[in-house]
Amino acid sequence: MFVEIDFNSDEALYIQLINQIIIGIANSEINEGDNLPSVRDMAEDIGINMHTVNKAYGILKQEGYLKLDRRKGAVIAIDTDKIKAKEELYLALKVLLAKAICRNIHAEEVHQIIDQIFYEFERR
Amino acid sequence: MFVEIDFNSDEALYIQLINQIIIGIANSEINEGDNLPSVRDMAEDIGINMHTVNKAYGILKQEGYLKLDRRKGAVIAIDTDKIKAKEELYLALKVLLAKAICRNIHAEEVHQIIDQIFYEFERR
DNA sequence: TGTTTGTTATAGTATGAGTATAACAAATAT
DNA sequence: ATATTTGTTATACTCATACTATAACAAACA
Repeated sequence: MFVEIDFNSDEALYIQLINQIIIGIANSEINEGDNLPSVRDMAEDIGINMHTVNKAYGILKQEGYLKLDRRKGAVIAIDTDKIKAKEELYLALKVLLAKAICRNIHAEEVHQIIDQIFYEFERR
Repeated sequence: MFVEIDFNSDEALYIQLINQIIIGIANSEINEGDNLPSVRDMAEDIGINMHTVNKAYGILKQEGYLKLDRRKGAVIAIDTDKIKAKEELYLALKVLLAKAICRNIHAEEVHQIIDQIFYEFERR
């Protein structure tokens, strides 16, 4: 499994897990229809509690990244509500770019970083 | 004062305050050398506790947006460490763009949102 | 039948957020 | 000089959340 938890991070364990799974999907390390390890296996693998994994899976389900099946386990199933996703992206970017502007980072520099990240995600 | 706190938000009060001040700087509503209200006045204005404001000011100081003076109060003083700022921006964008990629949002669409936000910040 | 699955319930500890009072030293205005 | 305002620190309390731990349940499967 590609997930690694940083226990020294100030970010909550379930948030780390959520983010790494989302990054894994964007990386195509896991794809639509693939299933993740069961909550118990994942918990065992990465060394955290079953309920913490269950919480992460539950949120990923609610936000439209997973479908949970009693027997098949957690299956990647992306809900493509592009409009809602773009609204969320806009709000998150607003704070992020405000910080960038304070540090005198220009739009061209941000575009460059964006392209770099897209390149990294697609090169896999 | 341009700060408004949403008590129904799940975001911490001091985080909301920090973000709004940073957005205010990016908006040029407050500029280098201007001083913010004292921790007591700000707390009174927006209806939260003095210590919560003090915490926000302390973090803004630590992250290089403010200098705190015993008498002048909180003065905007931007630390322009562009390299560190760009590294932080990269890490934050990585998770954000991973979510966007999952929702089939393309690089061009992100560029468009970036330009829109820059436009909104500079139009003030 | 026995095992694995998600799911729920309960309970405990630990940490952080937020508030409340209070006090201090330094700077300022009167 | 005196009183006020400033950031700063200390203490203490409530509350919510994160995380862990055991346990049990029904559904699905081999």
